[in-house]
Order: sequence, then C-alpha cells, then structure tokens
Amino acid sequence: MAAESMSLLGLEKTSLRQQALAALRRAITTGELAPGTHLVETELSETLQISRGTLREAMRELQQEGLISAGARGRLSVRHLDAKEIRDIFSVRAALESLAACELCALEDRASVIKELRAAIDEMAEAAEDGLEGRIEADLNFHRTMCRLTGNETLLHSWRSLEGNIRMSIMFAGLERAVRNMDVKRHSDIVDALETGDAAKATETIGAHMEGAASVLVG
Amino acid sequence: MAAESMSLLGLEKTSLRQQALAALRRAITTGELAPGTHLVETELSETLQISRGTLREAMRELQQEGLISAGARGRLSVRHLDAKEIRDIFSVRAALESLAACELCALEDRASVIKELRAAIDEMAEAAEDGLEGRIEADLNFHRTMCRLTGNETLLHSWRSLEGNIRMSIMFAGLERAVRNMDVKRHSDIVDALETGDAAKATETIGAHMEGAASVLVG
DNA sequence: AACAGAACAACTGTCAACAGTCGTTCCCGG
DNA sequence: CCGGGAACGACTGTTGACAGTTGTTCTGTT
Repeated sequence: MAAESMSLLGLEKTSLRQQALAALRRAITTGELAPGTHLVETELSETLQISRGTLREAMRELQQEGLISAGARGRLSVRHLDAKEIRDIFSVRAALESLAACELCALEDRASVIKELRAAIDEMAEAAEDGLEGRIEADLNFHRTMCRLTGNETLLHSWRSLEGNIRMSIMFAGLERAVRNMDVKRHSDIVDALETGDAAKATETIGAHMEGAASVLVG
Repeated sequence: MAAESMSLLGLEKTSLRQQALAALRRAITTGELAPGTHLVETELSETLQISRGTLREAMRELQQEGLISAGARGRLSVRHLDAKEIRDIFSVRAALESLAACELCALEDRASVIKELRAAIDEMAEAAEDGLEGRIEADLNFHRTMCRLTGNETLLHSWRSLEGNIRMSIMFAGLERAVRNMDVKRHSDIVDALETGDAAKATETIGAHMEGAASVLVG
C-alpha cells in the first residue's frame, strides 16, 4: 500500500502498527497530545486510519514505555509527569549511563568508541543552528550511542524504554529551558573522562550532569 | 465469566489479556516453553482458548519485556540467553539496585523500610523448606521490595521490566545452581549496610552480590 | 423541585474472518 | 536427471462487528 518512504537501500517495510507507534510517540513527546488527554480507541483509529486492533497493539507498547497510563476501566490517557517523577527518571537515567561509562572504561580498545562519541558531539555542535528539536535529537543520540557502544543489549534496551519519558520531561519543562542542558562542553567532559579510563571520574561527571539537567528541567 | 479467583476483598477482575500474559510469562520463565520455541499465534490462541487479537496484545508486552524476540517476518520465538547476556542483565540489575540502595540510604526515616526488608528476609528463611520455586520467589520479592520502597516508580518499573529476564537467567542455569545465591546472610549484609546509611558500602555489597550471582549462574 | 428509574450513548473487551506474503512441494519440459 | 514454475499451505497483518459495562440524560412521580 504505502510505497512511500522506502529507501531502496534501507529496505524498511514498516507495519501499520509500527507507523502508528511512531506517530503516537511523536505526537505525545512533542506535546501535540497534551498530558492527561484521554485516548479513545475509536477516535484515534479513525484519525490514524487504522483498525482498533492494530491501534491497541501500539497502545500496549506505549503503555509499557510509560508514555500513556491506564485509568479506571482500561481507559488510557497521556501520562502526566510531575517534578518528582522527572527527578526520578533522571536518577535512573544517571544510573544506567553511569553503568555505560563503567563498561566503556573497562574496554581494552576505546579508540574507536571515543571517535564515535566525538563524532556525535560534533553533530551536536552542527545541530546548534538547526533549531531546538535538532539539538535535542543530537543530545539524545549522543547518550543513546554511549549505551549502544557498550554492546550490552539489555542496557541499551532499558535506556530506550526510558527515552520516551526523557522526551516527555523535556517537553514538560519547555524546549527553551531544556536546551540549556545541551552544552557541548559538558558532553566533552564525559568523553574526556572516558578517554582516560577513569571510571570513577566518568560516573561522577555523568551523575553531576544528570542532576544538573534534572534541576534545570524542574527549575 | 470466570467467577473463580475473585476474593471479595481483593477485587481482581482480570482481563483475558492479563491472564494470557501471566500464563505465558510463567510458561516461559519455568521452561515449560523452551528457549527458541516458535510461538505460532494460531496454535497458542487455540491452546489458551482466546482469540488471536487478544493474544497478540499479550505477546507485544512479552516482547517488550524481552521474553520473546521477533525473527524474520514478525515470527516470534522464546528468547534464548547466552552467558554474556546473563552477565549483562545482572550488570544492569546491579546498577538499578545500587540506585535503590542509595535512595534508601538518603531517606531520613529508614526504620520502617528496614523493618519491611527484614520481614522479606524472614520470608526467605521460611521459604527455605518450601522448595526451590518458593525460595526464588522470596528472593525476587526481597529485591523488588527494595526497589519499591524507594518510592521511585520509574526505578521500580525498570526493575520489573528486567524481572522476566532474571527469571530466564535462573532457569537457564538450573534451579539447583540458582538457589546458591539465595543465601540469607548475603541479603542481611545488604540490609545491615542500609541500616547504617552508608551508601557506598551498600552499593558495594550489592555489586558484589550481583557479580557473584551472575558468576554462579553462568559458571 | 427533588429523586428514582429507565432508555440511551460511549467505550472497551473479545472474536472470527479476510488479505497478503513467503516457504514448500509437486509436476512438467528440457 | 534437473531446473523452472505453478499450486498449495502456513502464518502474520489487518479489519469490522458483536457483547458487556458504565456513565448520562430524560422522564414521570411524589
């Protein structure tokens, strides 16, 4: 059906479920669907032009991702975050990324890892002009890359399941405030620590970074 | 329909989806469904006496939980863990539980927390005669309780999404070997550290516990 | 005017059926 | 004997419809 968006090389036939999942995730994390909004299956399925069954599958994933929460009687609505929850999210995030840093420090050959991370930081710098969304994307990409490079799939998976919540936190605080955390130097410090292989320093840097970030967001 | 299992006080109307979810989770984590088994929707829906749509929703949750993985063409099968993945899982677990310990240590009034944790340990001791499954249940309950008592919902959620994998790891190694990690004293040490409020010592104890546990499992 | 009760409407839970796709088997021509 | 291809079978992707439940509104009675 949808022959659109199929790059010949990256052969990605994406199911309706995945499209719906991506669309909903985006709508929620950009605020298009405001927190607290009741997600009525019949409405949404009509809007997205898919059947309820297909939609429901996507909703289950969103639910487990923490973007939508179940109220009474299976009623689903967009999750609402308060300040404490944001701090909690960033605590867990710090723990995961600290582990990532430790594992990277324990690697024998960190050269290629460092190189890739520096590339990610360069992209952040380039994205500085691209507007707010681009910077956020680049920032998340850096942190996700760090988790991915450990080769610890479970770690990456856990981080990913937090990514939606992180995006919601950013939206909650407002983009202008959030970009204050996207400083290039702060991220360079992390990579510098990784390069020396000093795990303690790396985790400390990340912990400080996250604590600061959470404080900025809940302001 | 199923008026069974409805204690008047604990009003639990459980949907078919949740029942299927629980049944599948149990079947997988007990080895009843061996790793690598292809999960054919039509077969399973017939076995469980539910429709495919309902089953599919449950399968999505299992998938995101990491218990089943998608092969080519949406074909789902029971996930197979190797030694490295088990170590990875326990690394992440250690990171999460260390965070839990830190947050508990930071609490002003830890008395009630300590009390509840000691109660959980007592249950472990009592379960010692109840057979292998009971001991594992009690052990997981202790660690889950620790995460829950932090009040950090995100942390608890992340830990929960790891629980299935932990159970699979235990099954992978075999119950006899796994129960070697269920030592009461090892857990008492953790609570002792928490009681003193020494976060560094608590995280260290947990880290050692997890590393040891992983080693025993992959041994 | 206040209230009980009945029709109504809005949703979610669940199901059975259709459509599309990929691997497999079997047959036929070389 | 062997290779191409056509029919077949086995699944998953997707859909529309039915059933049950809960909140709501409207009406009739006191």
